[in-house]
Amino acid sequence: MIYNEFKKMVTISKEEISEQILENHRDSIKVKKEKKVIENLIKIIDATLDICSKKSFQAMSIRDLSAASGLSRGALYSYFTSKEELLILILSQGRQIANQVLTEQIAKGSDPAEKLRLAIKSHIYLSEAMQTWFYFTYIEARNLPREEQKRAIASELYTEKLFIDIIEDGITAGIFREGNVILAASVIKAMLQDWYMKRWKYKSRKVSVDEYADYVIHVAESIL
Amino acid sequence: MIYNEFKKMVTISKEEISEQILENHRDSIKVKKEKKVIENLIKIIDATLDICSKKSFQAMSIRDLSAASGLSRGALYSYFTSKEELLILILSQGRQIANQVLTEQIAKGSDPAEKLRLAIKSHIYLSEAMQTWFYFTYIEARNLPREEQKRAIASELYTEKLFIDIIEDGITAGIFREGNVILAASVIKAMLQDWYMKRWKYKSRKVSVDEYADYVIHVAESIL
DNA sequence: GTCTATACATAGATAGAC
DNA sequence: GTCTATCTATGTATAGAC
Repeated sequence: MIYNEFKKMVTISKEEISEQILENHRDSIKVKKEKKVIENLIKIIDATLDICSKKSFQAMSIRDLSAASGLSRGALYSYFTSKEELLILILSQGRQIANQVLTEQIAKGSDPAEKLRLAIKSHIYLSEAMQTWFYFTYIEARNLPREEQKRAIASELYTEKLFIDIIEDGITAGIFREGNVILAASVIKAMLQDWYMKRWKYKSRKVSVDEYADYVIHVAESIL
Repeated sequence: MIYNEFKKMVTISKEEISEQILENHRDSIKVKKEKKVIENLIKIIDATLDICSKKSFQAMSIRDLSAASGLSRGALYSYFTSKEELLILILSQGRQIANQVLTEQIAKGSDPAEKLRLAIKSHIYLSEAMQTWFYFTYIEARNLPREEQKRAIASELYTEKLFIDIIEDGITAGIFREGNVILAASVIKAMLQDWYMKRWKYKSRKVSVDEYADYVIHVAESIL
């Protein structure tokens, strides 16, 4: 699996899922021409993620977003009813893409050892392709309304569960050593998160995506 | 080393360092009675960290802080000249305590293997004793003014350097295997951070500080 | 569909009384 | 030292013109 292939796949999913999102938010979006909506939604989401890689969502004003997206403040409110709804829109879209791609990839593996490698590699590739979104989600998680916060936590635990299941299967199959499965999955997840949260560090140290992924796989295999 | 001893030590450092901080910010603090200042500064800092475990520093209003600390808005401005200065005050105080305690602890180890264990254990204990502060620093790092952001990064890299040095010494001494030292230190750091960033998760899964610390040591020793 | 103008709310900071 | 009252800036959201 090569990173470029992976990135293409993510881009395709993005388009598909944009339409689903549009359906779910039909009430709030006042603009009727579908093409226009998707075009502008992408502008808006990209601009938001871009701004929020530098400051928090809270600190981003609608004025900021207007300037960065090229739409007027008034026009922006044709695409969402409140700033908070924009936040929810972004989160749910990203979550859907991420879960879909990740699950697809893992299914390609035939045994636990291969599934583990695939899960690690595709998670890191995914967070590379959608870095701003992953960063955004991690940082903004606690600023969400209750309901949305629960979804974020559920999503976090779901990803971790993918790893727990793989590890348990591996132990049953006699491929992995016995040990604390939950802690093993937790530390693997911690390593995965470090890639998108500390990208500035790895960039300055010239660590590539592949190098990092291989190292995490190496660590995981050492403890399992 | 027991966690309770450790916690006591941190509390003592807190008092000592409060005085240093007071010196550094003498100009901004209008209140003259030293005792009063320390008393209220602690109230203010604790209240801030408490509020900011639920929302961002930005989202915390001076009105919120006034309510939580028991001081009026006007009185608060006798202890700092701007909200941003309060932020800097908290960060620099915490950083000093953390660096001091950590360095002290590591120095107690006699060989690289022991130093590594001590470094891991004391970092996790430290982040347990000062959890709100560690969380706060991680989350707020990017919302800082340039100068302060540089200090945060320097501090992050300093901690990592502690690990890099220990690992390198260990390799030279033939205790640890050859390998990518920077990546090894990075993933250890990632695991340490997970403890204070995902405390809700470990709490709900009933993972204790000691159990987690032992596991991280286990992982580190597996790869080294 | 998008813009400009503006209403309305909230937050940071200060002045001056106590 | 601390409080109350208040100024000013900034930000969200809407109305109505184009």
